[in-house]
Amino acid sequence: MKIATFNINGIKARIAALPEWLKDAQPDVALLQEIKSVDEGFPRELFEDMGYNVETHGQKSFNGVAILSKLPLEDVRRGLPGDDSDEQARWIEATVVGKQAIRVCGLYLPNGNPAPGPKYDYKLAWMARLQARAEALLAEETPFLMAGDYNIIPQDEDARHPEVWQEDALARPESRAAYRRLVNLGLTEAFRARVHGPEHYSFWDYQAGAWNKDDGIRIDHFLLSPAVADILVDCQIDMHVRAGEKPSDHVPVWVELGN
DNA sequence: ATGACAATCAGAGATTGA
Repeated sequence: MKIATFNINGIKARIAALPEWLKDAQPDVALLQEIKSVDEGFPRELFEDMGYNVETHGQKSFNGVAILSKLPLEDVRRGLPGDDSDEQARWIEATVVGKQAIRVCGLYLPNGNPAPGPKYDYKLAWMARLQARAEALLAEETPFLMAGDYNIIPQDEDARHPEVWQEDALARPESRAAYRRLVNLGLTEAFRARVHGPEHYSFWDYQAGAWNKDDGIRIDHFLLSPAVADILVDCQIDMHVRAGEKPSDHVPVWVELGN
């Protein structure tokens, strides 16, 4: 089973590029971030016609996450638990019913800039809630994965110019420590379980020719629970998508799971 | 450096992103 994550930076703007990538990559499940659309505005028929079940958790103008799945989805949950006053649409989870059931969680973790400040406080608080959700899923021994735009550069090797990012919310020590605490619960970061070394990125800014200079950062990740890590076959970044027509500033990352 | 790009909503330019 192939499961992908892709921050599309607006469904309206990616109305051509997203179906094209789906046809090419053929993921069984696609976790989408930044759909920038309310649920009623999401073109679900387009994807249903391609054989996908569609579940969205949208919001006007900003954020918004979705799950496309060729397999049935059950027990869809919208919103990250732990703060009922949080109105930002950044979390959706559902059980993918395949050969074995897997809880898939799609997330769009807050950017947090400028740091320090209220937006950074919100990022760290959101990460604490994410930690609690992972702990709860581990405690009930549910096979799961959490994938999406984490807005975290885990290590210096995950940026072309790490020195530029040192004080940034994506890389500052508190951000990295929170991410490490999450991984250290016993989760496996899929990409680094398969590929080592520098120059692997999932985001290139639209500005200043970042793509042409390969001035990127790796911020889109898969974290796997132990049972899912056991069946990890591959994890890759679809870097070529960034060179396509009217691309998002992120590219898809995917895992192949087998047994 | 408060900009470069891009997207959204709105119908110009502010806001957000990373």
